[in-house]
Amino acid sequence: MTQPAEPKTVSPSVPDRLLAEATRLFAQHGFDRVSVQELVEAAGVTKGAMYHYFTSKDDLLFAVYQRVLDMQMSRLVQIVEGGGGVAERLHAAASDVVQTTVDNLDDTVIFFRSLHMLSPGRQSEVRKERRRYHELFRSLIEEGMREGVFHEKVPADIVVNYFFGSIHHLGMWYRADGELDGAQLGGYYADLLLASLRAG
Amino acid sequence: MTQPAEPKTVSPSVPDRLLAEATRLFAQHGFDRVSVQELVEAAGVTKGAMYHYFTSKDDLLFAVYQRVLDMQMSRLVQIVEGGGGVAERLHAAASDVVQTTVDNLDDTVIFFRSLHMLSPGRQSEVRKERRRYHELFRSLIEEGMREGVFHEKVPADIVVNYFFGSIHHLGMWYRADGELDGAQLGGYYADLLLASLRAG
Amino acid sequence: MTQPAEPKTVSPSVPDRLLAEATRLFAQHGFDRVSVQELVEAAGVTKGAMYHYFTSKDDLLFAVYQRVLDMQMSRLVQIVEGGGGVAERLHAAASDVVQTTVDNLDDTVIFFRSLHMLSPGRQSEVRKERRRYHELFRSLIEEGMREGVFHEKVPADIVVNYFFGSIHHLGMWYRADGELDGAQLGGYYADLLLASLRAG
Amino acid sequence: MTQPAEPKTVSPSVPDRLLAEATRLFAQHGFDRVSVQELVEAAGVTKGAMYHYFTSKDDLLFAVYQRVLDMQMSRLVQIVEGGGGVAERLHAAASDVVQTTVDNLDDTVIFFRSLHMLSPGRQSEVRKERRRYHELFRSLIEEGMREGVFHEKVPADIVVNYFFGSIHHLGMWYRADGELDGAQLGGYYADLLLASLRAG
DNA sequence: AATGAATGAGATTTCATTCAT
DNA sequence: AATGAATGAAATCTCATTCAT
Repeated sequence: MTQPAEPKTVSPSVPDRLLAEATRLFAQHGFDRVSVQELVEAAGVTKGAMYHYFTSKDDLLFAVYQRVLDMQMSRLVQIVEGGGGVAERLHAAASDVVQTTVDNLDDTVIFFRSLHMLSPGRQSEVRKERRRYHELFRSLIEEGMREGVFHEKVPADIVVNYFFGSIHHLGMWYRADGELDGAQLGGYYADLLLASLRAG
Repeated sequence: MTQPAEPKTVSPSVPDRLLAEATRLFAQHGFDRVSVQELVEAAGVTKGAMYHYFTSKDDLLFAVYQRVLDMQMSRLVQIVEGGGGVAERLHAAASDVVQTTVDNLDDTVIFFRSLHMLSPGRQSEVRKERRRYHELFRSLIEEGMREGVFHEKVPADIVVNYFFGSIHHLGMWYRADGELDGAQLGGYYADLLLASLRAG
Repeated sequence: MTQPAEPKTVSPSVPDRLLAEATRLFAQHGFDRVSVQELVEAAGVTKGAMYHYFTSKDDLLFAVYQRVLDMQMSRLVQIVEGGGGVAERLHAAASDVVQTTVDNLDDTVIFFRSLHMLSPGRQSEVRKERRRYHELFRSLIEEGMREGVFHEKVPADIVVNYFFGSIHHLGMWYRADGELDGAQLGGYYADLLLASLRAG
Repeated sequence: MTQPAEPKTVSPSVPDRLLAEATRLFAQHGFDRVSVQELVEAAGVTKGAMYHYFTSKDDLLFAVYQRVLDMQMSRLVQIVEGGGGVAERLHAAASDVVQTTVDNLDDTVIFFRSLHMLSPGRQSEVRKERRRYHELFRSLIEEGMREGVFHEKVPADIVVNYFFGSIHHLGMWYRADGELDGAQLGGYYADLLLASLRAG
């Protein structure tokens, strides 16, 4: 009658199933083109169940954003605070963001394509968190500039936007089944970034 | 009775008004969030008139794409075929695409955010034309690689995707009323691109 | 400059082309499913031209009805007033109506399927003319009854409805490219009618 | 609190109400002339409710067809498999189909007038079922022919089409408030059919 | 005689959400 | 925790007809 406190194997919970299908469908067809009906059918739950866990369709989209933001931020913090020279850490950070982006391409596609579909309040939340992320990345570049490792011909925030544009764009052309794996691509992108910054 | 041969000022034609409002509204709220009703009201025409000129809402979106594609392509062709060293021409091309992008930011926002909302057949058309554009840009980079002006550590097509990601992203942060004008920004972006390619 | 009074060959006139295409399209898709746009395109004329010759779409449908009514009536009159015994003339009339029906199957399909789509006033006109047609046919049967050639177990007007139901139905199953030609079928139908009426 | 196990009267369910009103309105004005708006107002339900139970307007029409097809088929099977001579059973079948047709005149009117408005796939389904029905009827005639009770001057399938044309046509002239009731009319029609088939 | 741009009403369908159970 | 019937507003698109030329 009672359930074991820690079942060894369970099929994913209702909210998890919804989140997974939402990510897949929103990336594939776009937030506005996915109806709640389709979504719950894909997740194998009922509408009522969905509205039990999420207050709205918008809420589901926001949940996807939170998952991405959390993951990216925690990884970047780890790298920035890790050891090594600034060029080395910037290279690692750039390479890592490429790798995690291609590993979670659906999330990225949603991230940039659907931000304007969140409610204004939640858009602000996401932008604020995103800004913190960019600032952390920028601080790394500024550190290199101060140390004279990087030139200062181009303002650091422009470099950051320049680089993250490239990242953002990955969802539009990178295919996991191609000949290029995430690590290689991360290497190339990090090399391009470092090359464009190197002093001299 | 007779019309002046060259009227100095005319109110824009119905399709032109529709195209202008569509561009503005699609960029601002997203294709799916703009209703035909809103659109025709903004353009000051009736729904019937709209459907007289455009077979569907999708058709309007496609018309926006065609306008952007034509403009970008013709400018690039002019630069590529112009005179000067390869580095010089690449710098000019990169700088120009930044400038025209920020001058037509609405179109750019639509371009990348709404491509998946076009009918599949039209998506193909747009992608094909876009590919031709990228290939022309890439041919310039390859020319520089063959001449030894650019290093070959990173494949040319990856460089192209890297750079156009940055362009694509402009719509997400650049504001015309900021302190940075298009020419300056074009200079920065072109410098970053050239720096990341320079041999040695 | 002037046109010859009797040109040897001309492409059909605008109203004729419209009438021909209307008949074909109304039979194929149903009056309500054929738009004026489709119709004028199929006829190779413009909308304005159509409205020059026909006051409305309904008017076109009515023109189709008039053509059918006129043809059927004139043929029946000729047969009824022709010579021969009553059984012979009824057989000829029955056989002929089958033949002309399968020769003009589109018209028949329209006749029975779209009558309720005519304006009420025109419906009355058609029904009145149709009634005259049925009455003429019935008079032939009644003549045979009076002469004792046909039995009177079933009222003549019921026989008429019975028979014309069969005619009406031809459009739902008869195919011109089948193995049965109109004359054969007319023979069968006339035989069935006569058999069901024969006295004794 | 508890519901009676067998409530004596309940207001018909939403889909039942819709089906009843659809039958009435489609017969009266034609499928294409009845808007969903009119329909749901007549049934006293909302549009949303209608689309909850029926996937389209077409679906409603199909539901009408299914009801008619089921009823006709089950009655015919019962008669064909019943006892008695073949002439007797054919007379009973013919008479019964007249009776049930005039008892459900709306359905019949819809049946023949609107078949071409169903989606192609559903038209096929209906035609297939209708063919099965005709074949059963034909098998009775063929049985009589083999036994020598009926002549073979006219092929059995033509007789079937001939007779069902008459049935089909009932909706165009029979009025329930006239002086002729369904049983009488059924008698007449069955007599005419048998007379036209009788050997000798 | 003929054009074709323009109208405006109305068509079917979709959808996020609510709520009694 | 979960159901699924029901809502009602809004969506895109169609269409017969008119009218200035």
